[in-house]
Amino acid sequence: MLVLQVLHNGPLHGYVIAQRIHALSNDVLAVEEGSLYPALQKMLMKGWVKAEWGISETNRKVRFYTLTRDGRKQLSTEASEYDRATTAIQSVMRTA
Amino acid sequence: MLVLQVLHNGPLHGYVIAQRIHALSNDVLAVEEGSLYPALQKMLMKGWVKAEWGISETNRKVRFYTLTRDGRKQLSTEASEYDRATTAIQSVMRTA
DNA sequence: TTGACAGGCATAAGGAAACTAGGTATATAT
DNA sequence: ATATATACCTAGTTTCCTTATGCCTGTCAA
Repeated sequence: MLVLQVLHNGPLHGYVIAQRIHALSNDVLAVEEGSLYPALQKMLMKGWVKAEWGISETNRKVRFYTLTRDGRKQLSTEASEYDRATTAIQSVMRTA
Repeated sequence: MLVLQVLHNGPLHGYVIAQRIHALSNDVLAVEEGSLYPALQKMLMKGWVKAEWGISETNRKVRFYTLTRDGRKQLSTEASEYDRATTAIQSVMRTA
């Protein structure tokens, strides 16, 4: 969900995706490379993102990932499920 | 965290723990028995709960679990970590 | 000019934890 | 008598993350 979310504003390559999530979470969340790249492969296969090789700001060969229409849909689904789950957990934590 | 939380008000047996979480979450969360009982075993070994055999309201032999001091500490730790994580995720979802 | 370092992609091996699916047993109500 | 709900437990599988590793390249300082 977080990866899809940070791609919402436009294409990014893997390295920057991880940096972005780390920064936006105030350094609380860290997406390891061993999690990120397999996850991106999976999203590619599912058709949630598409990938293109290009050159980064730092002049290196990088793979840019772009959200597809299906990816946007998936993001919205996952965000709803996440809200539903955290709301439910909140209920238990407050009430019990 | 949820199991520890529902034990906060007093001892319960496994079956009721699952029912309680289900009900308090408005039927959103379901703790399967295949998750619950192994989890309770682990918490026993860690010393977060203690267990005693007894008779339920429904007149059956059941195992009542009670939060220990360590369990209360663990609950508070896990609740803090959970808050920290969800706050961080919230930041990414709002900002990105 | 060469070596260190950061940036960048990727996979393999291991572990943690959930789910599915099964097994056992008993009180109660029909 | 039997169906149903209650109640505990474990084995096997899957899923996902983490750790560890490998490889490559651009930049900058010694």
